[in-house]
Amino acid sequence: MSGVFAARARSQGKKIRTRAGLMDAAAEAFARTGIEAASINAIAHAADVSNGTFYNHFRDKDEILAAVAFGIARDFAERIDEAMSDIEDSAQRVSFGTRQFIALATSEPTWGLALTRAVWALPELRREVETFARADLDRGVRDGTFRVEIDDLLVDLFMSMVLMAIYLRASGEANEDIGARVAEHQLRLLGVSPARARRASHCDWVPLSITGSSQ
Amino acid sequence: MSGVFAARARSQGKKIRTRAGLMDAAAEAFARTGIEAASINAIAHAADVSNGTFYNHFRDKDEILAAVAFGIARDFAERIDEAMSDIEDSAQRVSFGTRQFIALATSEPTWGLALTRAVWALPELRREVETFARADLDRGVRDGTFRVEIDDLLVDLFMSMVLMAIYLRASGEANEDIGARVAEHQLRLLGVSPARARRASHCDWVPLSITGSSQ
Amino acid sequence: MSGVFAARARSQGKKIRTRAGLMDAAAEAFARTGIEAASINAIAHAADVSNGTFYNHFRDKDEILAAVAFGIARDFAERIDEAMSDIEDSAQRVSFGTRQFIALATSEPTWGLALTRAVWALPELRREVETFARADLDRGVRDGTFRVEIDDLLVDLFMSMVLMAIYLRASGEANEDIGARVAEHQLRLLGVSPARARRASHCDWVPLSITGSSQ
Amino acid sequence: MSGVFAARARSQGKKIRTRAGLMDAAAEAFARTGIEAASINAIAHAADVSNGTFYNHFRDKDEILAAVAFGIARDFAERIDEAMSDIEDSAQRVSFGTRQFIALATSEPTWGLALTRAVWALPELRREVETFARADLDRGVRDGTFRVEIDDLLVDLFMSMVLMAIYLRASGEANEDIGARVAEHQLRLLGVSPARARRASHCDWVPLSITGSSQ
DNA sequence: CATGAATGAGCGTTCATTCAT
DNA sequence: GATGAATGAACGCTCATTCAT
Repeated sequence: MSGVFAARARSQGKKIRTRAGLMDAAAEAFARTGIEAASINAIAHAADVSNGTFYNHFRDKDEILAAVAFGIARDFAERIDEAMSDIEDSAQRVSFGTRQFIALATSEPTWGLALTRAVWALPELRREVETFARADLDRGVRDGTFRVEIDDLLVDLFMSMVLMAIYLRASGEANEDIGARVAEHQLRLLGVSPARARRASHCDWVPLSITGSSQ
Repeated sequence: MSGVFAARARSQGKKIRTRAGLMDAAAEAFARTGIEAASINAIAHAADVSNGTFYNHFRDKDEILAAVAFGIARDFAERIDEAMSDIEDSAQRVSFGTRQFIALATSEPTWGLALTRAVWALPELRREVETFARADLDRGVRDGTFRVEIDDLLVDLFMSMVLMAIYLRASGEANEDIGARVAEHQLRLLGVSPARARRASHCDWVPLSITGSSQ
Repeated sequence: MSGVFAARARSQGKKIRTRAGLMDAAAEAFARTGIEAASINAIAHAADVSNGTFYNHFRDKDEILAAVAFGIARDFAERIDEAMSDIEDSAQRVSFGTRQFIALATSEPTWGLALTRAVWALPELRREVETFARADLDRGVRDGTFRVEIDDLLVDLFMSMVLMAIYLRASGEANEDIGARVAEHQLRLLGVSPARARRASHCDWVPLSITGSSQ
Repeated sequence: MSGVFAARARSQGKKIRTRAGLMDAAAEAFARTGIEAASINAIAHAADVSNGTFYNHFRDKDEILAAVAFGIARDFAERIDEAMSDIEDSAQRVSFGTRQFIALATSEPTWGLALTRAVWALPELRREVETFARADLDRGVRDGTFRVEIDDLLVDLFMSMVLMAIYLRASGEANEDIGARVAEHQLRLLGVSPARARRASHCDWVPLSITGSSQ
């Protein structure tokens, strides 16, 4: 039952471990029942601590939500960033990012779903994640790969496609290749030719593997 | 103060009018506070009936949510369908639909927001709305306007863009022309040339009047 | 267990009876444990209703406190007022009022103690009760019985003596004649000669009898 | 920030200093929020120690309340006693005591308010304070200044007047001269002639300085 | 002694739901 | 069919108290 946060905190002090346990339990609850329906009592219970302990670590649900969501976002961003450090082609970078993001959300559905739920409750989170994606979009425009103007709206639409894909995958409505297909659509939206979009988004790749691997 | 459902039910029997009043109150509550936070007591109170009366018409919140959401979706679909009965060009039909949808959600925020909130709680609702949009997408493929294969995923992505736009508009992050800009992106995604996409999505139009509406 | 409020409400509708039951339970709890320590749960339980019912009648503890305290104060005032309608002498009126007040607080210790506790939490209550007492003080000054200027401070001190007496009586530190003795001290404070003070405050009298008697 | 108890304990061992710090923090909390609302956690935090430390010094809130209240009472008594060591006239002694007591409660509201709040929770405290006042009352009777029998009730009433005055002062309902006015009323209650009561209670005086005090 | 994380009973409050009228 | 008082489980949260460090 110990999740990713707990795994990271295994060698830390007790306070940090308890906190991580709460965050894992919260991520799980947010993913499974949604943010509103996840009660603090249930989170504490799932983390195997008493309800009062929750309040030694977080002021309220908003606070743990932010900690969980930004924690997940940062972790995803770091893992993806690192994995694509040697990719030069902008189209490949963007499609790789999308595919990895969706793959991560799939292989760790708890985190993936929690993230999609949180993104609507925390506008700053959306902007945080978008900032990360935007770097490669801007790069692609500079090197002539993309033929559109990158503005906030475009990035938001870009994001909405990824979120929808995660949702579809998590709800069992889509299968494994959805990442590649979404990436292909995104590239076309960015003005990449259909042929190149297809090529860049369906190339071989290695999905980031399991939990805690980046540590 | 009486909303759209009530207006429609004005000439009907009392039972139907009470039901419509509850639905209007519910739509308003869902839009304003979200689905979870809207209490049945508050809905009944806003509809000027006692809380017990609610249960003479709906088993629980899910039931009224479905009634309200599908009612709104059908209303939107009918109004938009009718308004574009004389548009032949597939690109224009699609962009017109997107723009009208976003405009309706904006000019009638009660219904627009209620719909976007419900769409994540009721997967069937999403499919219902998509079915409606899909007709024009298929038509555009048949007449050669769109150069992509229309599958479930594409329609979902199409939908996700509209939902993101409504969200941005409702949260004050976007201004009036977001509909046209989203439509343009959508057309490009469908394989329409940038020039034509721009033309088709920024042409003159008349936002649907608020006929018999909630205002 | 049914208290005074309930007795008064016996012939009323159910809602009023429930409300009265809660008020009796609250008065009892306030008297026994103090205002802060009296929990809403305990009040509801003592009134033999569920905790939720409390909130159908009162918004919070402050609201029921005010209802109880002003209800008791009005009841005391009315009963005393009526009982001394035929007393003409100002010194006798004042001493009679004090004695009856203390006697009431003693024969109905629940109400008496609740009142003394509430008076510190509700400044308006203190002023309300003092207004009632002040009429006779002013009257005594006008007819020459009292030789002091009646100002707010004097009335507050007058009140503090009664409150202390009720407290002493309720806590078992004083016996029955405390009312007469306090009244005597009060009259001397008002400038009445010791002899007359003694006479006016120790004359025969009939303590107001039992609960609900005024009905 | 360090209060009076801490000042007294400055040269003592660490244990005593910690204890004094807790008492100062408790006095402040009792005064500011009332006894019930002052949480042990908050007291410990204000005293800059961990909550667990509290229990090394006091069993529970009642215990620290008693320690604080009796400590303050003793301090007040000593300071007033000393200040009036050269006053011979009984009327002046009594009025001086009342005025100083009220003035202390006002100039050191932390202690003054804490004391008035504690007096209702700790009957022994009231008797302790009254014992101290009673000496001068008895003396006045012996030397013929007062013409009443001093019994427990009279002393209680005497006390109630002082407490009311402190309450009025602390709640902003009374101004500075309330001490003198209350003293005058008290003297009249004790049988002193109005003229002499006025003279004895309004004479010049020096409010006790805040020696080593909480300021 | 001091620490502070953990505990869990209990608080005030909300709310979906029932049912007698 | 409409009413609305009553219900009680569940919520978020506080706090006195314990105990391993």
